[in-house]
This record gives sequence, structure tokens and C-alpha cells, in this order.
Amino acid sequence: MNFQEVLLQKVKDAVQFIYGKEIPSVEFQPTRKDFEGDITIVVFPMLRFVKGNPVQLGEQIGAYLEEHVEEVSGFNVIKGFLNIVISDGFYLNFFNSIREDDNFGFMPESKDAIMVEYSSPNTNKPLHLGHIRNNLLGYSVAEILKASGKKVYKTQIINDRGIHICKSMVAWQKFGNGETPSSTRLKGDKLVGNYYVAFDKAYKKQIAQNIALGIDPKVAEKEAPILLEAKEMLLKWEDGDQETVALWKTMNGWVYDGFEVTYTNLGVDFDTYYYESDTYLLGKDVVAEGLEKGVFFQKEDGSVWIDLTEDGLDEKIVLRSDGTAVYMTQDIGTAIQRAKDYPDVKGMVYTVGNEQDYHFKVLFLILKKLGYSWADTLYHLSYGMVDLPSGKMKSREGTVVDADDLMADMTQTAATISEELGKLEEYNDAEKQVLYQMIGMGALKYYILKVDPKKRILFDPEESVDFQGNTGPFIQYTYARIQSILRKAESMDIDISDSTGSVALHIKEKELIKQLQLFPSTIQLAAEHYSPALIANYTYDLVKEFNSFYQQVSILGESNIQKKVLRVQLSKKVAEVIQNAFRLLGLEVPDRM
RNA sequence: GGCCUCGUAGUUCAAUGGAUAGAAUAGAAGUUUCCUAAACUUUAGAUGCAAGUUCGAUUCUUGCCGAGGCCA
Repeated sequence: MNFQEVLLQKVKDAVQFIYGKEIPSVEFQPTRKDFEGDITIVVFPMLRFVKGNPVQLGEQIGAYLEEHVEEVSGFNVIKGFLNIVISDGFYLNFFNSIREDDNFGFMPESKDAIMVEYSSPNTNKPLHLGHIRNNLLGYSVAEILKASGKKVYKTQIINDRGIHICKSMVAWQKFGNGETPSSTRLKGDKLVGNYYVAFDKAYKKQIAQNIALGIDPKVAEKEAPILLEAKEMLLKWEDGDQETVALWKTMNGWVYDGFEVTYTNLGVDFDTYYYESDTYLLGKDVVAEGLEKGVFFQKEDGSVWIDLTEDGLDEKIVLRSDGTAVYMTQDIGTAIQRAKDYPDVKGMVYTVGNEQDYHFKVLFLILKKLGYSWADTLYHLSYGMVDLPSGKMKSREGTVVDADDLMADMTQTAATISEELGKLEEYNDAEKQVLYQMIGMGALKYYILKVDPKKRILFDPEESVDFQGNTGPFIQYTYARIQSILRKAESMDIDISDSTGSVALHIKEKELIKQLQLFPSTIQLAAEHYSPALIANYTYDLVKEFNSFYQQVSILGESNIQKKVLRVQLSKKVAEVIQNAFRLLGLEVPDRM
């Protein structure tokens, strides 16, 4: 039984003792800084079960707790808030209990697994800023779920087939002159992306020419020769034409190599991959099955639908009249396939932008109606668009922020700022480069992850990414300073392996321990809400608390040896928690900066 | 037109229905013989509008206004 549970029981006992009545629950919260005390009990909700004056009730409970709970050393009541003071000894005991625990805050892995899908790109375009948000969110949520005790499989579904892929292929055949990534020294995804653009250019030119010849614009659009070629290629691909499939494999291979570089720089990875070329035919038999069970119904033209009007939604098509699959068909099939491939999976998280909110609502409902037990644990990790000051990112208007370029820019900015500060003279160029990347990516990742996923982000490449305030580099800097203290402590032969005896705590030491105390519950909360932002903001609070501590108390200069040891231990623990929290966000920490 | 999400300091973000709505940035004023000044301290500034539920509403409900999205 932990202290919180003990306290809960004691408060219940107190009410039982005073009024002879049961109360089902008690609301605890950390006491606000401007009041005296450590834990606050909100008395108001109890008034529903016992009649009385909230202040008086608070006083009585406080007195009872002070008498019956060893750790409670005092209390005060303001309005309906009972603030109780916890003894220094309790905090010291707590700190000593977590001091040696490297996995503080992390739960052991359980058997039940969750599959987290993210990234899910098209293979005809390089990754952009929107994908960065997607990848960072997905990766971080996967790590948070792991930390909260779930087994996690990270996956993505790659949109590797369809007319858009054929467009790049046609353009490469016509204009490519046999170019390859190695011959052009371009990243594969960039090379293929260029041909996708080249296709569009040629296509538009043909339309314009044909309109000039007096052909109806609509016809010109539909019957441009290059578009017909792409369509023909799609048919060939579906037929399994060897040459076409070989080209498709080659070009997709280039793209995957290019993506891999981006993923590595971004620090994300995957345990398993699904390809749409393998899954686009899935789901049809499930639809047939569902039709028999009466979950779906067939219209006169042969198309299959589901009626969700009773659930507040509308009718949704799940199979076209010609028997071909729609996205929904594929997604149903893929979800079931995944559950088969990984029988331990009890839930799935889909990291997809909020324009698909409706789609996933329908998908989950369908799977539930089909009777899959895991349907209730499906979660759409929906996130807002990333907008630029100039408005929405549009590939056609060339306003897309390329992922690779952005990461390079951030690293460059970090380098510029670091050079100005000039603290890294003893580092060689390679070491500096690693550090600049760590800081630049720290700024970028933290900036994106600290925002609640469902909110839109306004991303101003010039101004938004800062290195001061609530930012990644600010936290990294604090970590680096602690490392410096630890190095000095070591050279001073300060032995921090033993627990300190009972010392009176400075207010700042106590605040710091209180903040550390919140780490495990923050992880749980973040896992429940699929929100890396909670971890980010927690870490920031911890760092601010540490900075305040750092400013107000002497660490290595403290003359009381026990105090000195405790403060070094505290600093070390704070650094560990920062590191672990950052790991959950996919961020790294530097030894010095 | 129907449905969904969001509206908080000049700006970017916080706040399981709880106390005087927190930070950061930009602005103003300060702090380095001392453990990294990418730091710290002080100061000023906000819940779109209107009702309702509640002991208590940024949070829940309804209407309106504004931004974005989805569906035809």
C-alpha cells in the first residue's frame, strides 16, 4: 500500500469516526505553491455525503490525520481546502527509495500488446513537415505506452500502389534517361518525387495544347496521352506484367532507401511493415461474411453498404458495385490481418491526421459490429494540421516544407547559436556536428510534441523554433549543467552511494522531490491520453524547479557533508528523469553544450 | 446544407469541474570575483459573445460569432 492509499483510507476513517458515514472517494491534489502544505484534500465533494460546514469538517479531518498518520506534521484549512503538511522524513524516505531505481516511473512490460501505426507515406513524394509531426507523435506515443507497461509493435502501412505511383514511373521512363539515385546523387525519394512533378508538368502542357487545338477542356483532361499511359501502366501492374512490376520494385526501392535516411535522422523506427500492394485486396471476404450476418446490406447496383444512422452517422459504402475495394474495405481487412499476425495485440493506435476523423469513427464502429473483441481498444491518434504563416502547405504551390531540409536547417541554426556562445572549443568537428544535430532536433521535436496533438500547429520556420524558454535546448542545457556538476563531484571524491541520514530539507529540495514524485503518474496519464505533450510539459516543470534550486542553494559548495551528498544525489536523479522523459519523446541529451 | 474539431496575455503554449487562470516569448527593470548567463529575479498583460447546470465552469449543456476540416 503506498502513501496515497494510506492517506485515502485514513481520510475515510476520519469521516467515519467523526460523522459515522461512508464516503466513496476523496479528491487529492498537490497543494498550490502559494499556500502552505504539500497535499490538498478538497472537502466540498464530501458535503454530498455528510452535512456540515466545509471549514469545520476540514479542521476535524486535519486534526484526525495529524494524530493518526505519522507522516502528517501539520495542516491548515482555507475555505473548503484542507492543506496537509508532510514531514521531511517522508520525502527523504521516498527519495532514497527511488534513488537507485534506474527504471523509476516505468512499468514492467505486460503480455498484452498494442500496435501503433504511424508515418504511412505515399511512395511518390518525399516526406514533409506534416509527416514529421505524424512520426514524432506516433513514435513517442509508442514509447510512452511501453513505459506504461504495454508491449508495443510499431508499424506503418505504405501506400505503394495506385495511379499516383504509375505517374512517377511513366515520367521516369519518358524523361529519365536511366537516372538513378547514385547517378544523380539525389536521395531516392527526392528523385522519384521529381518525376511525379515532371509528370504533372507534362500532363498540364498536353491539356493546354489540346485545348488550344479546340478540344473540350474536360475531354482534354481525361484523355491526355500521358495520363492514358499511366492508366495503362496501372492495368499492367495489376496484371502482374513482369517489366512493369520490376520497374515498380526498383523505383519503390529507391524511395524506401531515401525514407530510411529521413527516419534515421528523425530517430524513429518500425518493428513491422505493411504494404498496400499486399493488403489492397483484403477485406472483401470479410464484407461477404458481414453481408451474410446482416451487418451490411446490398443495394440494387450490387454495392455493399453499412447503415450507421442509428449510431448518429450515415450510410457508408464498403464495397463498390463492380466488386472493387474502397479504402474502408482495405482498412477493415488490414486490421483483421494484423490481429491474426500478432495474436497478442489487444489494441491498435492509428496516427492519422484529423481530416480522417470520420473515416476512423466508421471503421471502428464497423469492426465492433463485426464482433471483434479488440474493437473497443482501437484509437485514432488524431492530430491537427501543421500550418505555415503563409497558410496551408500545398504541394502544388510549392509551399511544402521538406522534412530533410527542415532538419538540416535546424541543425544549422543550432550550430550558429553554439558557435556564437563558443563553449565547445575542446570538441572536434565531428563531435560538434553530432551535438548540433542533437540540439537542432531537440528544438524541432520538442516544439512539435509539446503541443496537444489535436490542436493545429502554426509553424513559423523563422521565429517559432526557439532555443529559449519552454524548448528542447533549454532542457538539454540544464541536463548538460548537471553533468558538469556530477563530473566535478566525482573529481572531488564525493561519495554519493550511501543514503543520507535525516537532515532538515531546504524548501527547494522538498519542491524538487515533490516534482520527481509526479513522474510515474505523468507517464500513466500520458499513456491514457496518448499525449506526449504531458511528458514534455512535466519535464519543463522539473527543469524549472531544478533551475530555481540551482540558483538558490549551493550544491558543491555546501559545507554540511550530508547536505552536499543529498544535493548531488538530487541533481543526478533529476538528470536521470530528464533523460528518461526525453527518451519517451525521442529526444537525446548532451553531456555538455 | 449536415456532421466533427478548435477559439485563453501582442505571440506560442498550459490548466483530472476547484483556491488569486499558470508558463514562455516579445516589452520594461535588475543579477555574473561562486557548481555552464542557452541561467535567474522583479514588472505589466488573457478565458470570442450570451444564457444554463453546480457550493464552484477555461473545462459540462444550449444558442450565436469566428477559424479549420469531413461528407455530398
